[in-house]
Amino acid sequence: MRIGELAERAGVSTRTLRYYESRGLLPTRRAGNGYRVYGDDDLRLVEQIRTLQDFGFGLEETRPFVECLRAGHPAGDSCPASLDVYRRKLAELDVLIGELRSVREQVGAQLVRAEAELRGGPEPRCELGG
Amino acid sequence: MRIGELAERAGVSTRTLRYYESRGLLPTRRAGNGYRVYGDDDLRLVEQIRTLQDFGFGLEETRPFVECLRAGHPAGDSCPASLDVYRRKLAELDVLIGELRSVREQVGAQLVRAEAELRGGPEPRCELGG
DNA sequence: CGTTGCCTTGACGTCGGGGTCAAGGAATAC
DNA sequence: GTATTCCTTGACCCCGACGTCAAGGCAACG
Repeated sequence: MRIGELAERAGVSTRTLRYYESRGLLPTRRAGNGYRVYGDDDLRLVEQIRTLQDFGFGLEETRPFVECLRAGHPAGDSCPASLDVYRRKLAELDVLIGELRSVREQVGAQLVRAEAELRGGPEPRCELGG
Repeated sequence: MRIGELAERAGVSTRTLRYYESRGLLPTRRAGNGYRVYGDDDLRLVEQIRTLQDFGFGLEETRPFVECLRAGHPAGDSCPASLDVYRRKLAELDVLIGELRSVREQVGAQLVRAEAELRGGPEPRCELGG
């Protein structure tokens, strides 16, 4: 199959495939006329990359998975290096989620406070004995 | 005060201050020699911007806060437009945190599965009747 | 007078993941 | 022959928030 068909089957643009190739993620054979030629294993490579990208992995982080597949393993995460990436990503996600929750709380508190000040005037006052 | 002092007091670079000015966030008077001259109110502006930036707000999102301060209000969030930004940000954060938690779960599940396959072989087997 | 240090504007670089031409070659249909 | 479609490489464009020069002006010190 040529680049256009692979692109359509994988749901990406041809530009994206050439970009992956330029990053050393997608190996490419050439036909006699210079056209890129791909097989079904290349489709699996691209699908693996897209799956990880959808999870928010950077392209470089997909490299161990790609190399694992290219080494003949049944899945991209059949190799220890891929599992390490999973673990690092989990740790990153935990940190990030924690930070975002903290920010959410702080922004929420600011909103409540600012709303109260807009409605009730700047000075905090006690309802008791009003 | 000149740009160097404001930068140091606000904990940002002079480049950053000029950038804020170029975005119309930081108004600037000039001394006779062309130097930028700032007052303490400008320091408060920059601090407001930095606080929001630390929360992950984009520069454009800080504009209502900045304009609120410049209009003479006691705080950047003393104006309804600022509260709207708070509310939009909260909604964005909720969506983002939800997505990240979903990704975290999926990646975690992949890790568990892949670890099991690495240790126990590819075929899922039953311990009973071993 | 020179040096140092802060200031000015302008312009290009960075990072990631590609999008979007442009100019031309190749295969196929008619 | 020519129209169409796919393919090739190369090159510039995008976002955001600045970093990093480059070339030169201004102030103060000695």
